Amino acid sequence: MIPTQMLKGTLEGCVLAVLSGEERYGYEISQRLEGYGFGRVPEGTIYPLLRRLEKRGAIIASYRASAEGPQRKYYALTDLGQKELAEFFRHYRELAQAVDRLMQETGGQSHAEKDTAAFKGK
Amino acid sequence: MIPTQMLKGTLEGCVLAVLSGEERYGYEISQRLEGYGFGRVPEGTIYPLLRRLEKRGAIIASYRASAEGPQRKYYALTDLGQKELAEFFRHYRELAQAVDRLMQETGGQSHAEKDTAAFKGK
DNA sequence: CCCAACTACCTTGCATTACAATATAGCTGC
DNA sequence: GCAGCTATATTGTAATGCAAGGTAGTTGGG
Repeated sequence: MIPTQMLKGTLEGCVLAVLSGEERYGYEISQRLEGYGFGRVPEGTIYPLLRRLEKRGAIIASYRASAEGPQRKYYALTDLGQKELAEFFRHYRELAQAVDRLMQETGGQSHAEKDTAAFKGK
Repeated sequence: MIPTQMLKGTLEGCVLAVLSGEERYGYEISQRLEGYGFGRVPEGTIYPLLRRLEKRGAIIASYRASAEGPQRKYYALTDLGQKELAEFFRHYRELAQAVDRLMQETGGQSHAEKDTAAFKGK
């Protein structure tokens, strides 16, 4: 189970990624994230997050009826959302590279197998 | 520059990793992290973090004089710290894999080139 | 001699964000 | 009717990175 603190900041970008290309609703997003391997993402996490994104204009919502339950609120990426998603990818890669380098030197073995030696001891 | 929220949870494990194998002091750790590609890690971040780790027994400190400035407080991993470091590596890999899968499907292109298709559309 | 700049440590308070807990509501099948 | 699933929402709490500010030692320039 991934610790909650490690999801901070990452989860928001991942939600944008899930919305990339297709409109989806909150409950569905939560299920999907679980499918990708982030653990369970509870309602108390996903709905405030979506409201946040909507409020700042990264996504827009539209209600539609459902055959199996209450109304659904579908979200779609805006242009701003697209930009933020690209930003997220850049930042994530930056972080992942830093951790990879660190793991390489400390023997942690990341999942990447490049040899990016950084830092020569003092 | 990596957003501060994205470092949450990760930074702590990375400090443990930096201490793996060799004793180091706060200021040095901060510099080293910058060298690995995490941006600048300010004192207001690093010192409280080290105190936290020390308080719960993941690291132990010992003072030593320095030739170029005030006394230095060197930290070393304890057995608990070793275990926590291993835990961190596991969790980080779990998260990285989830993000990789997500990026694969949404066209974000992670730095890993495996084909781990997850989730078939509804 | 003083002051800037660097090393090196520390603390207080703030902002962000994941999540537990809880509530509401519609649908399905027993 | 009631359990269980779908689906949305809110309130409050905990964790943690960081800005801002403080202390102290050393070194070199003017």
